[in-house]
Amino acid sequence: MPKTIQKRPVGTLEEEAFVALLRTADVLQWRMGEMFKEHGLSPTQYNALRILRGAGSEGLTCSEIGERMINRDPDITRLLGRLERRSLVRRKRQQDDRRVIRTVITNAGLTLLKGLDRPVLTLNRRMLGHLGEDRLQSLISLLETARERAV
Amino acid sequence: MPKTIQKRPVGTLEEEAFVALLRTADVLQWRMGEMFKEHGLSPTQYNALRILRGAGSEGLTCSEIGERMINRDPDITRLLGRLERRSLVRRKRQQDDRRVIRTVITNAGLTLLKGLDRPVLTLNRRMLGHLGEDRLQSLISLLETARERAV
DNA sequence: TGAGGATATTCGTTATAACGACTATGATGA
DNA sequence: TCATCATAGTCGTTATAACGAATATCCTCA
Repeated sequence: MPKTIQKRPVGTLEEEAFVALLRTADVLQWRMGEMFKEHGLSPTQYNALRILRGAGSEGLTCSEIGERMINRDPDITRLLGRLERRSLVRRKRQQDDRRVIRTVITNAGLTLLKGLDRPVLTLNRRMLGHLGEDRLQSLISLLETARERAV
Repeated sequence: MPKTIQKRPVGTLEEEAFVALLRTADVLQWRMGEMFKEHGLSPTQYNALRILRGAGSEGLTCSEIGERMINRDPDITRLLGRLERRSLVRRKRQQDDRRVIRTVITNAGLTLLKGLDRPVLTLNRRMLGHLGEDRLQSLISLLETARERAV
């Protein structure tokens, strides 16, 4: 008995899984995005800042950031440009290979992220914590398998 | 031992699941989108056309389409406008309630979709079929649970 | 019957994504 | 050493997404 209006009566199991995956990802990301919005960030911007925080004071090149992003964004330049305009990151050209631009998160960026750590944790727990450890592990494992094979 | 560059060493299990979910959804949707592109459609447009095909000759209102979309798109009007310009859908004002616009898929739209049915099936099977029936069921169930609770 | 409010859709505007072409720099090998 | 190719990043342009405000229609009830 379908509970939601979106439930499709026909289709293969693979298709059902595909739709469920996209739909769930959309709902969860949307919730998270609403929270980010209160702090003036988009999910993409948050993601980039977090990646840069993980990189430390060395910073990262555009390509490295692109590789680590959750959703592939082909135009890191302008994404970083927007963050730089708000002084959340700083860019400098690398000396030994002058093609490369390294981007480093600023103190302002770190502060902004710090204020988001707890809300992110709380929201994640609220959205997924109810599954419990075992089911979370199994969900992660299924997703990783699917992703590896899809590439 | 992290196999992928994106693997994060620290973080809660919920967070790991969240990231895995978004990342996997992105990869799968991207693959599907590449295929759609060869046929001149975006994932969103394909989704809308499929919804309209399911609705038959009665068509659907903008709000109904919006409710059924996989990813919430707040501007159905222009999405349908683009499809109408390409003669893939037709719109007409409902007589008894003149606020309502019903959108119906055209024969051209149906033909386009028909040509996509097999590629979609094949790609879904390639991307997710390897999981097998049991694991697909369990993945679907986990995702549905997560989504219901997230709302 | 008509004022006020609800509903369905559209549209103006701004921000972001997507796609290629382009520039600058570095590496390679005849 | 210099033509050639690869690599890193940028930018012009178009299309789409996001956010509100606006318009048109319908409903309700005094």
